[in-house]
Amino acid sequence: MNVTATEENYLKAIFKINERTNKAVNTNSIAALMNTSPASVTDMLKRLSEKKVINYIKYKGVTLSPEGNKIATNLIRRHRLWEVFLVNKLNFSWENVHDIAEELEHIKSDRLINSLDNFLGNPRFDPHGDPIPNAEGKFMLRNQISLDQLRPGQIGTLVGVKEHDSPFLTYLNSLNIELGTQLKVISKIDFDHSMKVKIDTNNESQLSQKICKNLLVKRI
Amino acid sequence: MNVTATEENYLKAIFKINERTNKAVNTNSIAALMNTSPASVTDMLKRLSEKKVINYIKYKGVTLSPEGNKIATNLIRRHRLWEVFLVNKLNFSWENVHDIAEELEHIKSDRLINSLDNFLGNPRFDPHGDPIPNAEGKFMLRNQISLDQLRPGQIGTLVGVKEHDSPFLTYLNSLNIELGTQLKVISKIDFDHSMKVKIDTNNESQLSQKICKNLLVKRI
DNA sequence: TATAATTTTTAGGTCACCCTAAATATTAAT
DNA sequence: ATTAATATTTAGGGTGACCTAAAAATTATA
Ligand SMILES: [Mn+2]
Ligand SMILES: [Mn+2]
Ligand SMILES: [Mn+2]
Ligand SMILES: [Mn+2]
Repeated sequence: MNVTATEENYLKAIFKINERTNKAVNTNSIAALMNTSPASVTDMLKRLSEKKVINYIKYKGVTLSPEGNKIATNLIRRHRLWEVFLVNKLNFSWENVHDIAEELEHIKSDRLINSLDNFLGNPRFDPHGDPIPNAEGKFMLRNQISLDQLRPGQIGTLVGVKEHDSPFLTYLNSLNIELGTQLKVISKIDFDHSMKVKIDTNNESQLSQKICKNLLVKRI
Repeated sequence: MNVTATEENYLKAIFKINERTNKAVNTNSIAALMNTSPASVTDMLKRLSEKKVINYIKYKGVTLSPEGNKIATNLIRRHRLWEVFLVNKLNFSWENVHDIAEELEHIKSDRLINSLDNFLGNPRFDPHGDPIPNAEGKFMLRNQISLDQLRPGQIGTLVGVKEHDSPFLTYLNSLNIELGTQLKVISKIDFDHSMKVKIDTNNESQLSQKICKNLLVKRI
């Protein structure tokens, strides 16, 4: 089934919303995520349904068909591999790769993406710690929790971030927090649920609950 | 000036035809090169003229404005750099890179292309021997002649090919001819202007005039 | 359960990019 | 200089992807 770049983006959006909510995806959430109008979404859902890449029942939300799922996971694979390329080979930093990958992901060539994967050493995670699905669309799972779930005294290694927007990542840069950084919870403030955290063996910083919820760590 | 990917392709086509003919480019030649109808070309020329990237006089053909020239040379720069990437880093061979580069070239990020250029070691020629313009759009010139201009006994090093289509390049592969290969003219047949040519220090092959006109060499 | 609020779809329209057929302008040939 | 051939543009139309406003369906609330 031949889909356009725009259609791929819609499928990816549906995949991501479903990943988060685990239920049929509604029109408005797609519109919100894609910065488009609900009417445009309905328009597109009809086309995607026609192409049999989604299961669509009027007013009842939408899920991906097996073919749609394959297209979406493949797109995510390409997106994340290009992000690795940009960071590891072209020395971009993690807050500057998403928008470019958003374009690169649509280049359609299996050969290209498999060569790229190989060239990069078959990475399993992207620069934000997100798993890169293999050619069959399987994601690698990892036991991870958000930093705010740690109790004082506990230590975690940063393995991922939930939010990917530039300002948040730039803020982490300023705190010297990156993937692999060790974070030790010193204390928690009950009032606003912020935490005092020791970053690697260096400085201590006060992190808001919002920040802590967006930092994914592996307990050690 | 913001141009779409399609508009960029038209500008590149105009640039290439003008490069070959050195005069105002006519509608039909653009249509032929782009596999589209003359009516569609006229349609696009109006848009491009509106955007001031071409100088267009009805019925009189078209030339690039300075801004149009900049867009076209920049596109060619991106195209050729991606081809180098595919060949030098991802181990593609020269007959399989053009179509993919045709998509990659439209990714718009100066930072991306400058990092790529740097990553590749600032190559001055692409895998087909075509010069890669610098960031200012300047092409490197090289004194080269087509193989058919050599006389028996003379030797040339292959520095480029005129045609870029897959079958031609695949044929060259089968003859063990690639960039850098030494070609020594053994004899010329007056009847069909074909040539017997020694390829490096190995075998001799009979090459048709059409092939010889497409091989660009530097005399040594 | 009836009404209000929210969500979703339909209606009708725009814009870029393409098409074919017909009309018009330019260039070549007699 | 006409006429014929060729090149180019105009006319009219289609599709994908968007939009706003209005209508209809669903869900929440009183
Ligand atoms: Mn991303
Ligand atoms: Mn995308
Ligand atoms: Mn090429
Ligand atoms: Mn192109």
